[in-house]
Amino acid sequence: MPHFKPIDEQLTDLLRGAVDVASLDELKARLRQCVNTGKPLRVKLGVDPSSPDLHLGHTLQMRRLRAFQDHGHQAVLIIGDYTAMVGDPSGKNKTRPQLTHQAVEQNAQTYLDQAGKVLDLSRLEIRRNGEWFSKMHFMDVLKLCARTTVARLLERDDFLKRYKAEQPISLHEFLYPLMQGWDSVMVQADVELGGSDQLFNLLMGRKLQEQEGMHPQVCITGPLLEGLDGEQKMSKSLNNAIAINENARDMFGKTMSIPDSAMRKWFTYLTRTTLERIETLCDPARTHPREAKLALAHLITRDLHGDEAAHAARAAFEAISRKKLPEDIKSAAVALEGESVAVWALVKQVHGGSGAEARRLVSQGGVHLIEPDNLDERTLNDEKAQFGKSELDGRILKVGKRHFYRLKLS
RNA sequence: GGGCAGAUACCCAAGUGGCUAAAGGGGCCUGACUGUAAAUCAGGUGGCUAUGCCUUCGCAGGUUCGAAUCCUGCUCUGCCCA
Repeated sequence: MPHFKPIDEQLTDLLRGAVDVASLDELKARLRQCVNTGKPLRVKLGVDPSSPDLHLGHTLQMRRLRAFQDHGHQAVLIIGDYTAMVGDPSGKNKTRPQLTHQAVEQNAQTYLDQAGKVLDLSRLEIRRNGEWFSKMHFMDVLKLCARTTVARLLERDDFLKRYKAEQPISLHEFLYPLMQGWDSVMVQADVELGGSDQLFNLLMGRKLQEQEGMHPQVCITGPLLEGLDGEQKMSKSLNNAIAINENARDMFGKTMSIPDSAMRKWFTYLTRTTLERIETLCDPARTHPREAKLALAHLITRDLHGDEAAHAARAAFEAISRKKLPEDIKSAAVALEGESVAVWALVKQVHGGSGAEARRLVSQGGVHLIEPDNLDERTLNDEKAQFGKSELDGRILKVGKRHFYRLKLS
């Protein structure tokens, strides 16, 4: 029989950073029951595999799910393959391409790889909601639709906003909360986790479960993580995200770029540092902000890439900010057009992008050639200047502040 | 089914016959500065075999010496009426 820790001890971990619990009393009652009966809670978290990458924002709820796992509860991860395959046209005027089954499966697989960095896969129940949705008949769908009203769906803030702004709302988006709620019925969730923007969907699960004569799930919403700008929520489309798959160096560097004001939240949501310690770290009188942020970047990178990679990332970061060379510079093969190559063509070849982009970089003084032995650096600002093998081979091309290439002439 | 409004570059948004590769803002890139890839300031931001050429203003045609701008048809979106 599993052994559960005292309720208060569990709650500290389970509710860290939580925004809202519906309701706390119910959660306590359920946990009490666990302690008494030895039966773990079924805790559900759903993700839609609509793009191949998860980012740190997604890990907030996953971390909470992990906390439940660590306290002996049963985590249930729902892969929303069916929803993703239907295609979510929530963008304003662009219809998202409908994902093929194959694409969804591929995404789902990458999600599991990524989720494994936060969750304990060996104790995770993984379900795809196509399991039940693919078997529903139209009549079942109608019955499901009859469970709620348009007025009620329109209560939702984001729907109402879009409606008032004369933005399109597709019918299936209306169905979305019902689908998510139905997942809860199908997996018999005791608890569902989600971002605070998901509250409505989570509550729908409660309602449907009640209608099915089940004990309604407890809903725990977590905060939305701000992105690198420290203001808007982290999102790939806002370009302020750190992907879970991001390499260690970029992960570290990007974390260093968040505004100081965002540090406290990042510490709270993305690390296990105790709250007292966070106070010390985030008080500029007691800790230099740079040191605190280095610690934060290290913890985040370590969680996802391991200790060694995190140290290397830090070294690389400090090298760049001290204008030294990073440790691991990728080699780039260069093909000459005859005896020599023009600077702009070299940049295009090595760094990528269009020719015009390469010319721009050069003319703006963003391209440098570095002598690896003595770190002599010279700026190449004549895009047409020609360079031959002897001048390039083995040297390092620096493009912008943080792209380095070791040139290899053949 | 009918009426009205709209579709402009990564996003928002100006432009209603030539001076428009297309204002402005955001984003992004580069530079200076800095504890940081933050903040601030400055510049840049369709492509190319490059003093010129090609492509882009929902799609397809048409008028014109010349169209994002005018005309026709179509597609999509919002609102209203039935």
